[in-house]
Amino acid sequence: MAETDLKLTLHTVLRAHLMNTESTSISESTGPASTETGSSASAVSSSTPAFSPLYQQIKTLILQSLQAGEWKPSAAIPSEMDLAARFKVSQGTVRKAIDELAAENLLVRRQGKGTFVATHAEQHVQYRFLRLYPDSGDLQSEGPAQRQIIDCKRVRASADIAKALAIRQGEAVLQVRRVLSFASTPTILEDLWLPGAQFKGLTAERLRAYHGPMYALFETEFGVRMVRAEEKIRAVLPDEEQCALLTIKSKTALLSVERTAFTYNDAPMELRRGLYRTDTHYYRNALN
Amino acid sequence: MAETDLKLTLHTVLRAHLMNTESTSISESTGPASTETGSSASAVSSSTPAFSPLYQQIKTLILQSLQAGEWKPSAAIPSEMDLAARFKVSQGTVRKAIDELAAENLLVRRQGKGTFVATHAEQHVQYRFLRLYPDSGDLQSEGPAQRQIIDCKRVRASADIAKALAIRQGEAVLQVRRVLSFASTPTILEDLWLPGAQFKGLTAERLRAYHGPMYALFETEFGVRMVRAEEKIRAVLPDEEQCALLTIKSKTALLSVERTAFTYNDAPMELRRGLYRTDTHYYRNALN
DNA sequence: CAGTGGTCTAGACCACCAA
DNA sequence: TGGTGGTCTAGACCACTGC
Repeated sequence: MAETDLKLTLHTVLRAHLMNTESTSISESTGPASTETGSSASAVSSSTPAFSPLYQQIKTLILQSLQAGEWKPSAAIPSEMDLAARFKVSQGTVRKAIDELAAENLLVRRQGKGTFVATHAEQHVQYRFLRLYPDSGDLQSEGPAQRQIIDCKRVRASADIAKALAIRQGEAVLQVRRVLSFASTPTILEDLWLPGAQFKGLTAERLRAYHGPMYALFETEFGVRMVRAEEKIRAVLPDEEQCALLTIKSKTALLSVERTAFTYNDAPMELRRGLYRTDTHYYRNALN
Repeated sequence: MAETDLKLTLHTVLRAHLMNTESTSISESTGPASTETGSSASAVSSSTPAFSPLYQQIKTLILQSLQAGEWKPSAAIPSEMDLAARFKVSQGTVRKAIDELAAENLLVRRQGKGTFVATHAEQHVQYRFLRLYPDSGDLQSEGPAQRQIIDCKRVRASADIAKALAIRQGEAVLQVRRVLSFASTPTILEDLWLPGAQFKGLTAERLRAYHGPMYALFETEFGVRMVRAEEKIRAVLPDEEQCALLTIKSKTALLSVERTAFTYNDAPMELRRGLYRTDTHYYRNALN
């Protein structure tokens, strides 16, 4: 009898992901979900093109809750046991889903305390996406970076900016220019573009007033969380204006770093073009 | 009775990793390892400084077998069940150990076939450590890279080379210079240094004769497997000799990529200094 | 002390592959 | 058909945190 129950449960669960249904099939359903309808289980059992494991579906559901803002950055999400009960799966399955989200830096596990929504603020590694390190000494020996906002204006998206941000050409974007200095030496000159729709009301004053990483400001003030980024790196020679802003002579080669940052669902939300001095610093990359 | 057995087994196992003993404690031991000695289990149970989970110990054991060459590159390692029996742990514990090794690209899992030792050869991604991509089109549209060995000689390690390779200054190293061309355009100029002890008998002729990634040659001919690498990237202006080898004019800024590649145990085994053209290609990096 | 994540086990069943 | 890795479950116990 107990064995029959077990098999029935397994069958029900497996059917849920064999059919690859949307969230309704496993989320928030009340009761142990018995046979329901005499659907074509036999037809499904042979050759299912898109097979999605249960834990992947759980991962998607958690992702949706994150995106919907159900749990705010730096807040704790429900415990594994709670989520298991909510999704009607075992703790181990929730665990595997959270494992992957933690590996992608979307969640942070803290033993004995809980699982928390990752954030760009209060992260002991201040600049999560910055790969520039000083030639000598630690990162901290230079002290905190000095930020200087040069400009922040509303412009129309050019063709390449629009393409990178997945918007239409001519749509409003915010363009920011700033200089980052380490140990009082101007080291990074950055131009960045943000889609106007999501960043209404962003001004140079607000940028100057905020003390902390810009991505943290995006989270707290605009509810936009950058999840991952891609960079294209080149070596270039600066023009005169760029030289002046970085107080260098024109013969110095600079690193050109073009970064596209993405929120959930791989939606691009920022294009950033940086020029890095690499005579006193270097760009570090780990290959695995 | 059965319950008592279970607890005894758990206790024995847990003691093994609480005491953090070397491999003898869990590997290859015959029989279910009963109480043995009345060791200070109670003293251990409170405040253990270095606690290492069982699966981490299994991981270390597998790593040692890999390093010792028990399983050759591209060969299959024993199945999870076999390893579980060998190490006297459950399949799930072996599984977690292999999961981490696969995440580090040391092993490759293939469902239905087995788990295999990763290799730089026959990997569908040819250049595992190369992050340079053409501006337009795919990576394959340019066809295979043309390799031109300029030089291969035996020299004494300078101070910086010795430091990077963790050897003494003045020890013998092999110095190789080569040019990589894509679509018949010289794109990468590389100088690389290898510790002489591990690469006896490497000559320009052998390098020219081998068709495939250099790291694959290191594996098959010298038994040296590069496991990970670190790169320091800068923008530089080339000197005249470098310009000539890359057939560019001297005003072109180039990407300087200094790579240190490591074998097992984080032992550095190669220092490579590359100059990349970035007017037709770009260096891609993913930030997570 | 209770609650959280972390480890370990045992067993069942599935998807994939090769012979 | 048998063997491999992949998924899922249930339950036990451990380590860590904070009240």
